[in-house]
Amino acid sequence: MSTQQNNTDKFQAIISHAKEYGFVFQSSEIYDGLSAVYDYGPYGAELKKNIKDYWWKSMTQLHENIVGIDAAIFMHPTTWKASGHIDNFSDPMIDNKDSKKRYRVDHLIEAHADTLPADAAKALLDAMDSLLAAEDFAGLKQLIETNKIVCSVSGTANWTDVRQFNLMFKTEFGAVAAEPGDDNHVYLRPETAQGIFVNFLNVQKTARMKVPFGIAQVGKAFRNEIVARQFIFRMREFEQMEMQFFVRPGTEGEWYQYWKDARLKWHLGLGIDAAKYRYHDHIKLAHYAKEACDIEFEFPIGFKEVEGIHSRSDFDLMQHQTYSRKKQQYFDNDVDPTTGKPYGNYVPYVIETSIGLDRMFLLILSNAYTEEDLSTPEKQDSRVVLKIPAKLAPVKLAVLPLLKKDGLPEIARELMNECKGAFKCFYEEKDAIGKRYRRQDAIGTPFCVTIDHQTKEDGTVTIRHRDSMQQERVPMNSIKAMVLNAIH
RNA sequence: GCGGAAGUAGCUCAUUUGGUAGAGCACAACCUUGCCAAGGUUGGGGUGGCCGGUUCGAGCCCGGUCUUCCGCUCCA
Repeated sequence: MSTQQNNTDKFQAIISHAKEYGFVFQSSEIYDGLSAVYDYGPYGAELKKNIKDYWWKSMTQLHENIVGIDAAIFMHPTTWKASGHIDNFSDPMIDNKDSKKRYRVDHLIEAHADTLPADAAKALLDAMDSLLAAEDFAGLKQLIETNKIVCSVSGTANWTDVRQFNLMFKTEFGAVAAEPGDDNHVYLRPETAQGIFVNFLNVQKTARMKVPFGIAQVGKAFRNEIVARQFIFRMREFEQMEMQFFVRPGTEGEWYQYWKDARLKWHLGLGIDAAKYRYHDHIKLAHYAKEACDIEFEFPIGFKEVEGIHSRSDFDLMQHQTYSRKKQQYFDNDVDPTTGKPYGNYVPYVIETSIGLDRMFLLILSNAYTEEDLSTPEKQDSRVVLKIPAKLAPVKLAVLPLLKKDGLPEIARELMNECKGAFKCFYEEKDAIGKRYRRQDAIGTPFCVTIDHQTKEDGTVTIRHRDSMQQERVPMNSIKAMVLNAIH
């Protein structure tokens, strides 16, 4: 219990730190905020962008057979019919007022039907289906009441009204208000994947891709979560980094395994402790999935999903082929050794890797946040330092003249001008040097350079390392190369 | 959505039973300062989450509302 309390405290401390140092603010804070929506501040925006670039580069630059796209957030409404989002994620819900338990209406009625004789059950389910199709919520509530369906916890039939739960945000398309009855609404996409699937042939043909190949995308997605909480872990507006990898049917098993391994390696490549990661294989699979697992990370609030790897079969492309009536086939010229002929036409299978950018941001922040006790017998001392991997740090180098006189600021400015085109730098000349170091620790700057009088004599400076707090004396003209080497 | 707790300066908090708000840190300017927070002087900053009620008078009492946190519920 006490460790759980400590972890909760640590999570609170991270949230406070994120706000105080310009990483994450609550959205619309001056209007009391908007629930489960957050804004990224100056350092947060840098960190987020660095994570995004690191992922993008690992996908589209280090893999010759992966290309990127940037699809619109608005998509044709039929997209979501094909993907299953409209049918699977707009469920009427009802609450029992006594037990406070919430049910999906269809689940509640189906469970009751299981207890009935076959013909009575069929009559009930038929009635339910027609009411669901008509979106007749009052009728559904009446159906529950006339059948005396009770809550399994409280045993009562004290129900709230039936309410619609919509996963997707709906908005109007076109500047002119709709005529009554017009069906001109569009959705804000609840996942970025469909933008990749509907462009499958565009990309394959124009970039001349051969199976197996992947399409990567980073972008915003929107979901009405039932409860949205835990800081930026679960937000209504969030950003995904997704890659859909198209493979020949029959090879999906080995590619699933390949990406499962490859994605964990990507995480570990940031130097994060492997013990904080684990796989979670799904037993119960989504409607489109053949195999699925999560990569989970041990946040202060426990192990939570950061990334999913899913074997999606040919579900999505087949659905789009059906709904659009346009073939989503690929002609494979490779020779099948068992027949001696090309593999020919097929709809590819898909392996998806999908990581939450905001969750990755929280992962980096959680892993980096460190409170250190630096007390000596003479003096109590402590510091808060963000041990962010150097390549992701918002600011790479702080340039600090020891004194703001004697020409030291001028020399520091020379170093700034040399470096600021290559990576993000920060210049500061006020306050004591120790205080400046600690401020840089708090935002995770890996290197601080101090210019002193000796610099004027021999051109050397001290470079101070964030994690060890060690300093070394090096030529000023070697700084840029040192930092570039560390963040490469 | 339900239950519990909380909301006073940028941050952490005080203001004994209702009498028109205070500290430390932070911030800004100047001085001082030779390498790991807390040197000096001066200064800016709050219609006490918001709305309403009781009262001669409300940060404090009452009601509502918003937001956050914890638990439950839900979840690709």
